[in-house]
Amino acid sequence: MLDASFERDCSSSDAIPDRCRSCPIRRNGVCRVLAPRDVGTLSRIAHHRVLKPGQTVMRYDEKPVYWAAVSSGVLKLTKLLADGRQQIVDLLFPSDFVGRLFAAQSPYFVEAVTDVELCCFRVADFEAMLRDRPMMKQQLFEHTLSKLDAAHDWLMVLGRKTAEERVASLLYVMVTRAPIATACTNTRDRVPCFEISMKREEMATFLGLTYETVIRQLRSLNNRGIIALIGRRRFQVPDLQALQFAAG
Amino acid sequence: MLDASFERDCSSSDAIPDRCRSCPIRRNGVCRVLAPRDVGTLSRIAHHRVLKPGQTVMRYDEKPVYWAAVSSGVLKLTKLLADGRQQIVDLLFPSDFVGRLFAAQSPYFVEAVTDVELCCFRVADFEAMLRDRPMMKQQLFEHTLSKLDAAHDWLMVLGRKTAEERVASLLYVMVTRAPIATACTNTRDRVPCFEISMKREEMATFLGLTYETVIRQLRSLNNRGIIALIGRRRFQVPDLQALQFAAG
DNA sequence: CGTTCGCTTGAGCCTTTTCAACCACTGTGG
DNA sequence: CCACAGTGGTTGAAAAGGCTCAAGCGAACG
Repeated sequence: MLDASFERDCSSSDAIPDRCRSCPIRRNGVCRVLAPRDVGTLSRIAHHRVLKPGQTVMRYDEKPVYWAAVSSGVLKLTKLLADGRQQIVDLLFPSDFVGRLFAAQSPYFVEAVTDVELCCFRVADFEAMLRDRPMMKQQLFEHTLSKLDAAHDWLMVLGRKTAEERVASLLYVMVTRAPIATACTNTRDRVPCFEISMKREEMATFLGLTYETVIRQLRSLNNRGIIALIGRRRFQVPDLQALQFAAG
Repeated sequence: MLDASFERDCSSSDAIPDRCRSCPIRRNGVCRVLAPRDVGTLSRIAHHRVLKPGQTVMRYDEKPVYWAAVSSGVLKLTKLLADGRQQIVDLLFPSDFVGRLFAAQSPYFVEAVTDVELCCFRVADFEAMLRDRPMMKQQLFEHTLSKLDAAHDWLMVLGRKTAEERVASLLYVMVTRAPIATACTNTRDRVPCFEISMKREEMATFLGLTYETVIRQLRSLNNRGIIALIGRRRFQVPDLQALQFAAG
């Protein structure tokens, strides 16, 4: 879990460590507002961690010991009802955070959807660090407010949109907001091609639908020409406006 | 909008102003973490404002000029789709906040559901005040994190629960979390009686249902003995456990 | 080479929505 | 004082959207 070579990178306290300089979220993470020497300090208490799809990062009701920034990949936050029904309440993309700060226990399960890289800190260390760096705290605060806005948007999706609109909404998020939806090099007619990082069942769990319905609506969007499915895990979007319109 | 007598109360900078001392959210609002002299400072830039049910506080896309703490009453945050469908994404109760800090525009409509009292500040003044008071910012940050948790909980309600469970969930929130659901003095068999502060249509807009469905599910809960409806805007809960169970 | 997992499709059912009518209460103006 | 309109609430019948269940397919993997 703790990466020794990472520690070595950070011997000088004033330079930005190599590992951080080449980090995928160097320009977007909370750490972007830090002075170089603070980046060094932060990196010295960081642990690098890699996850496989399906791997659990945090269990429900578990006391969060680690807090982490997502460097690459996608994670899901899942809630469970007593009878087994479940709902994905959020997806975490690079520069999002894992772990509920200032709380006694995690209000959801956190699991990797794809291969994931995390930049982890002990909660105690991180909270201590936050205390003296108002810029960083401000950054985190604003990020949390954006997350709240996104949750509110998703309430509209689950409360009012039809099955087809929900599926279109998710695809739209993948195409626009999410860096996982990596544009493939391989294009057909020069239209970019996007990766569906989750399985049908996970899409359904996020959309408040069954996976059969997700499949049918994907087909419908495909037949209507809004998207072009390529195999099972890829799609093209000939007209982004049309997709946005289909999303309601 | 600006209340002159409020200003007068705060002449001494070290004592807590009378108005603040008798404020309904003195013990719960963000201001509770402030030193007495800071409460004075804050109250000097505060405006007291009263709203009638249905009155709009903030429009969609409007630049938030005021930020406010809810002293009493209930407000709703509503989102709108192009074709007119709407969804209430949050309810604000006393000690909650109106207004999206650090954003160029409001991501929703804010309207009063009941009679409301607000403690308002110009956003610029308030953000300036926050800058020098880390305790207060921390307080706000934690409050925002709780709001995010609550939004995630509600995603589960809208994504996975049946109509009856949704209605039960709302009633449960009213009974437990919300101070608006004021226990009436007038009891029958010593069982406390709660006020439904919203109309059927607003309940539906919050629950992702139609108002006819809300009516039918209220009746069903009543017939099953989970709640006892009294008139149109009141209900009793003989067994809170049973209500919680009915909420899924 | 068989098994498993993820995905797909179809048929029938059920919950919730839609549409339409109606009731109860309140406030207004003649 | 009554007629009337407006608002919020209620009920029933029919329609529809999404769910459940069941079967089958194909790729990956031991």
